[in-house]
Formats: sequence, structure tokens, C-alpha cells
Amino acid sequence: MKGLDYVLLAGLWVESRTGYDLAQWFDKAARHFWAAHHSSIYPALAALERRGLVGYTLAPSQKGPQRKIYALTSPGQDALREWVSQAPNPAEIRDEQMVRAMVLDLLPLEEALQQLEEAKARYHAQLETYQAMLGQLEATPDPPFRALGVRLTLLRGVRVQQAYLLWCEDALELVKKSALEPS
Amino acid sequence: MKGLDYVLLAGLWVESRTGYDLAQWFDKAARHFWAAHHSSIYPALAALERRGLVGYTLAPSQKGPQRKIYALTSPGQDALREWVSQAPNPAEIRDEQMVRAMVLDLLPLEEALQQLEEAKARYHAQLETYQAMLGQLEATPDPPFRALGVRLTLLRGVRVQQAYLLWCEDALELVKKSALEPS
DNA sequence: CGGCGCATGTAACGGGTTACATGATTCC
DNA sequence: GGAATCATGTAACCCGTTACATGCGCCG
Repeated sequence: MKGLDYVLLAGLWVESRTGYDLAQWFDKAARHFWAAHHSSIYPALAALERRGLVGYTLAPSQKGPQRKIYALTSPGQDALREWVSQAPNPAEIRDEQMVRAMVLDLLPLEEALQQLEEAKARYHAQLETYQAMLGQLEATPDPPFRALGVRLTLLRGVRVQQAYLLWCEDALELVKKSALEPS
Repeated sequence: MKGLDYVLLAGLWVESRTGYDLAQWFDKAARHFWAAHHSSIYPALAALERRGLVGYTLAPSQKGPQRKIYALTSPGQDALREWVSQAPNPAEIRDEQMVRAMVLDLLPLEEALQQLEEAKARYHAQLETYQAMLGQLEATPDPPFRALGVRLTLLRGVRVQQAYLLWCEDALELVKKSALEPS
């Protein structure tokens, strides 16, 4: 079993849902730690179903085809439990922003600063969406899903975006300073 | 040109070096924002060389085959400069730690807390290596490479690991609290 | 003399992205 | 009538990882 399989199991443990729902969750809430497109989700769910780790029930949809609402099975929960007790593989990250930072002084000072301001705005926007989702979660008395895991991931999103914003301030300062003393 | 190409160009802009050196840099200093193995670096460097964006000079090695010291060419620098002025693609991240956090309450309280303590220790160790590298950089009066970019990436490493540590504290607290009021 | 670090490369495999494909419903 | 959202799926391609391959020099 590869990484995506466990992410899907974890997603279904939090709440039973469709492949479509999972794709949306990746896109809007899980971005900061995992990504997957529907074209990889659907086959993976089908494979998990064949192996008995998840099951689905059909439900009508308002628009389009029937929804396959997937849920963890008992064996699926066992597999997850066993997996979660192990140490995680190191995180894989590809962040072009840092690569651009490496060569920021190829740009004239003003453009470099503008780049950083734009990054700051992006991080800020992202921070606000995570905070909004967290706020909404806290305002829900009895959520129809496992709240702890959701809370933990959103909290991580917030912490990380905050760190990114601090880095932007560091970077703005350093870039300005290094412009005064050109090497 | 794909992402790796620009990362290599950026790495060579910071300092001329061999594929082997770049692989080591990825492994020890760039982990937190990019990863690449030598098996993808060597072919990529060869392709960049064919396209005239980098060049190399041979130098003897103490052990093993001759070193190919790659350096940015003028066209390579132009390509980098043009690229850096554009907005970055969104970062790609796969962090199993978060997936495990999602299903942390599948574990008995003590094991969950232990998982988090282990994560904390890993983050802490990583933080210290970045801080050490930063310190070493600041202690070098006239480094033989472009210091700004290196400083920026190390600073990011520090900020992010600090955020991860804060998250661990958040998580420890939340997990303890949620154990008191089981759903 | 065996193992490790240096140093470069190639090849098979696997997995994910992009694109293709379908179709119903709602809103403008 | 066309666009957007919901909803599921398949297929080609790209790229990176894992593994294979080679060989020198140093250290114990």
C-alpha cells in the first residue's frame, strides 16, 4: 500500500464520503500537507474496495450520476490503526518559492521586494482560509465527523502559514539590507 | 523546462559545483523545500549542458572519477532571471505526519502522546541543524558563494521547524483534552 | 583486504498529472 | 442554449525513485 491509500483511509475515517468529496477536501483543506486529483482517487478507492478495506453505498445525487459514499470497513480500520503507530516517512516538498528566493538578487531591488510582497499576500490569504475553517469547526457543537484530526490539520495549516509570513518579513529585511552593501 | 531544471540552475547560480555536490546539498540543506537524487540530477545537468545553459570544467578528485564542475552560462543566467520574475507554482507537499495526526485517536492516549513526542524530537533535531548551518554562514566573513539565497532558505527552514514545534505543543494539548471528553 | 565515501552514470518500474470522456441539473 | 457544478471514470504521458553498474582511494 502506498501513501495515497492511507490518506484516503484516513479521510474516510474522519468521515464517510465520496471520491468527489475527497477530491474537494484535498483541494481546499488538505493542500498544505497532501494533494491528489480525482483521477488518482477513483482508481485508488476502487482498489481499496476490492481489497475489502472500504465499502460504499449508493446514494442519489441532485446533479449528475449516483454518489458512491465510501466508508471504512473493520479491516480498513485495523490497517489504519496498525499504520498510524509507525514512524512517518519524511515529508516530500517541492516549493518553487524557495528556489526563487535563492536567486532573488538576480532581480532589481524593487522587483525582488514586490515578489516578496506578493508571496506575503498569498500566504496571508491562505492563513485566513485556514483560520476561517478552524473558526467554523469550533462553532459547530456536534460535528458529524471526527473533529480532532480535522482540528489538528487545520491548526498545522495556520502555524505553517504564520511561519511563512514571518519568513517574508525576514526576507524583506534581508533583501533591503543586502542591497545597501552590494557584494 | 521542468522544476528540477530551474532548481539546478539556481543551485549553480549560488555556487558552481558538481552533480554530487548538488545531491548532497539537496539532502542536507534543501530537504525542507526540494529533494532530488543523483539519478535525476546527472541526466538533468547533461541536458542543460546540451542546451548551453550550463557548462562544466573537469577537475581531479581525490577519490573516484574526475569531477565535472558545472557553472551557469550567460544564457543560463538569462533563463533564470526570466523565470524568477514569474509567480511560483503552488508548493507540492506530501506529509505523512499530518495523515497520522488525522487518525491519532485510533491509538490509546499514551501511544498518541508518544507519537507526538517523537515528532517533536525530529523537528527539534532538524531545527538545530538549520540553525547550526545559519550560524556557520554568519560566521563566514567572505563566503565563496552567493550568501543571500542560502541565508533565505536556511531561515525558512528555521521558521518552519519552529512552526512544527509549536504545532506539536498544540497537538499534545488537544489530544490530552480530547481524551478527557471522549465523544 | 573489506568497507565506506567519493563520483558518475543507466534502466526499469511505479505513480501521479494532464487530458479525454460522459452526462445530468441548474442558473443566466 | 451555453456555462458551471456535480459526479464518475479511463488512458497516455512524464518524471522521479529504486535499483543496477563501475571504479578509485582511504582507513582500519
